[in-house]
Amino acid sequence: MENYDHKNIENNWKEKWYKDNIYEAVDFSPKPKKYILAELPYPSGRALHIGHAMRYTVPEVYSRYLRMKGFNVLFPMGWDAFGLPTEGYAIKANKTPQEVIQELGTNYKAAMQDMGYGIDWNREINTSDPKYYKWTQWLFLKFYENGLAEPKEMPVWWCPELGNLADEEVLTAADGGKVSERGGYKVEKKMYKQWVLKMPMYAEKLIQGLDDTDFPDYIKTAQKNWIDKKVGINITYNIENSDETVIVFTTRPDTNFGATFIVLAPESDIISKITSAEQKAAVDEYVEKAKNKSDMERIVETKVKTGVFLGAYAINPLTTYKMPIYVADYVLGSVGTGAVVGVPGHDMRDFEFAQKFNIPVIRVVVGKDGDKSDITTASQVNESDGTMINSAFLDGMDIHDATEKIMDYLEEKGWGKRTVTYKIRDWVFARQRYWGEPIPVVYKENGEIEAIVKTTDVEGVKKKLPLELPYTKDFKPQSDGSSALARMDDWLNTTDSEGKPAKRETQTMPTWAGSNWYFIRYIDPKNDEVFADFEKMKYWLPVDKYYGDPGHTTMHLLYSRFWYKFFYDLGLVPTTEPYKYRMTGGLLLGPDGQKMSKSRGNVVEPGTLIEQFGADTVRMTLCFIGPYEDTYPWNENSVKAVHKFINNIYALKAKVNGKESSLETQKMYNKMIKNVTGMAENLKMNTAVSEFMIFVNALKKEENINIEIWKGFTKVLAPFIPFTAEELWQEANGFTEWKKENSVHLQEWPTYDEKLATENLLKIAVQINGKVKDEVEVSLAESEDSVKTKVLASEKVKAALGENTIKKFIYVPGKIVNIVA
RNA sequence: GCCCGGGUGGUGGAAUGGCAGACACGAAAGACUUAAAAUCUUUUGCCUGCAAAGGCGUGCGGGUUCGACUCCCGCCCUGGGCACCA
Repeated sequence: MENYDHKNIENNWKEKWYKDNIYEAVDFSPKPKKYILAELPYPSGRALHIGHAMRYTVPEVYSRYLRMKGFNVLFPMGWDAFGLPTEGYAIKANKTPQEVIQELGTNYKAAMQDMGYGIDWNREINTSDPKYYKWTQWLFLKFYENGLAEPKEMPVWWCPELGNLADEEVLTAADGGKVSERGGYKVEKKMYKQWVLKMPMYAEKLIQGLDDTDFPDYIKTAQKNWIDKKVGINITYNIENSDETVIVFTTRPDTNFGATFIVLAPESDIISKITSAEQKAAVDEYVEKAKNKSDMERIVETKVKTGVFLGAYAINPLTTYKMPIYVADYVLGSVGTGAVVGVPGHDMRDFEFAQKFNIPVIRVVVGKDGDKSDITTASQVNESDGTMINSAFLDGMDIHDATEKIMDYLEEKGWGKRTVTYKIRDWVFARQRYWGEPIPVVYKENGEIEAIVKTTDVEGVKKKLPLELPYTKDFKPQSDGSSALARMDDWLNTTDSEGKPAKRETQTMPTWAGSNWYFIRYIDPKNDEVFADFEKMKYWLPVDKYYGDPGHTTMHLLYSRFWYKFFYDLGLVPTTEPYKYRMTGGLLLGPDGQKMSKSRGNVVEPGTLIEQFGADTVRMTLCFIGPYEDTYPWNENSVKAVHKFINNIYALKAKVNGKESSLETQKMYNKMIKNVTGMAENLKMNTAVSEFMIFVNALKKEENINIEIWKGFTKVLAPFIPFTAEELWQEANGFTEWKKENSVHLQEWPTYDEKLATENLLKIAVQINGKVKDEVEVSLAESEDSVKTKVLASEKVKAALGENTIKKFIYVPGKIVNIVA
């Protein structure tokens, strides 16, 4: 008998499928559409690795299932080619990013075709292609024209040898200092004028819009937490012997009668203005030290509170209390107003700080425990509920009522103003790097910024966009922090709209730029007139299911939603939200249980596995190994097991004939179709494969297999093992010549007979007081009385019951009997 | 520190209020073989027991329920994210 020859089978069908583009997504097809999106990869390694394959295979199987269910499916792919990962790879490979992308794009595409992915390659995109980034630049100019993009001083790591560096390229040395990852040079934080996008202006819309999606709750929560909306009040305090004031934001003004100090973030401008002469040296030293710490390090280190007294006092207008002012790095400049008012009785961090610096603690809230004594230990610090005391006109009120009342009072007196703050900040949208979309603006002689073209000027856009990235082999950044573009004089020097000399912007956009809107371009990837045709967008959008990295739950997802919502407000896109549903995939670890990485040497490449076992084996292994969302190690043994399993399927074809299958087999078949359908619908590909295994184990015991059952089986196998399924399907139908419409992948998903799929007679457990004592066979339609009679007739039940009387008889139809004795 | 996940046999996992461990892997024993590989058969949560049988068991401690891996409260451990990697 023939052996399963994966190489022949796969090469044969792969060629035919892609030549005839059987996975074409048809614009305006009368079939219902499904847009299934998996995040596009950013090429940064020699080849696709098995982790990528995991991310794509399961959604791809799902997209194939939907196609067979009669949907017009868009499952596109492309390359997120700009940005640091590719530039970094180019530096290491000693090539230009252009060469690298050419090479990797080809490799990745070949790898995906080897995997048999059902992709309409006519829609392939590459974010570094001028025809693509023309529109990224055009969209950027929309932000600029509407005042949502502007240059702003923002902190960045700077290295005198390497120029500006990303957080990721900076390490902490043994002495606690900061050094560059490459070369180990000293680096420091400095302010640099960079383009930002004003995302906080969309904070409210980004929160509200979540209601229009079916995102799982954990993703909605993550997005809300990232935006972090807080309702509170800005209180202005006068400073003793000074004209300066300090403004603090607080959500708990109710406790303000207990305020005993103020803490400023080290970044705060007023520090230098109000620090006393005696304290100046100590304060300067502290501020300097805090400068090179990241926000995160500052937060993590707050277990031990540090800080320095400024030698100045603010007056609490409610109590006339003289509150000493400190600088401490646990207060972050980027949060609220960069200053907090310390209420040590009712905030744990404030309490710790007060203990350390011997600041008095005043109790202003009595909690449920009724404790009214002085607060001397951390366990007495009440942060969340209770009744006011020691707070004049607030006394006796619940804290929540008191919060409203005191805010009214502070506003009336002119000491405060109700405010809503968001933690979400301006998004730094520039890199001092070569490999990105050039920002299409120029600096005029007088320093003014001018967009190179108005987005509404159709002819101008055709002429001026894309602003192409000039080619150079010398693409490393400059030591002054600017990108390689700053030394390319021919490109740098240009003219403004009046023909006067001007200089181009030398910063480029971050990788996010292209990936913020790529899902729109797949809809109309070759359009030179607009970024995508509106009618086509109306047909395809929103994306029905978006699968990707859990690390993108906040930033990428939020960023692209922000862009999209802005476009919606401009009337450029047809729906309020880009993605109807989002699901994240887990991480596939190396065989050693560690994250796959080149340095650990545990990277598994699908290429070698495909060579040895075939793509179908790799695909089905990735489906079978575990649930899509979870993280687990790669297991070489699973590949062998699945390969054996596919061999077993293939061998079954020898038993196929026209004879009727046994009733038992018919039942198993219908059950299998029913279960697999439900599982594919819910992306439970691992249990779907189990169903196949159960079915095959049963078929192995049969003498013959009815041809219609066999055809149905090859159809449900098709999304999982497309090559083998095609081979078996073509043979079962006796097709000798390839015809696109005969492909198994364009057939209808099989239906099942509910009667055969449901077992009529069931064995159900009989419990006494929750412990299983016996089993009885019942039919689904049977009445409770009849079941009860059967159960009570059982010898085992009688024995177990003994002398006890039955207090309660519970029968859950088709499930279980429980007797309470 | 804050936020979001996750903890079930030797391993990956199944079961979303109804017989915990489906389906696999691994392991052990056996068959075939000169032998090995491959293949096939059987066993396999833990403990006591020759067996029959019994007891225990889903990170830990409580609770709700006739019934809890599943729901609620409080812990412990662990993975990820925290804004210039994307």
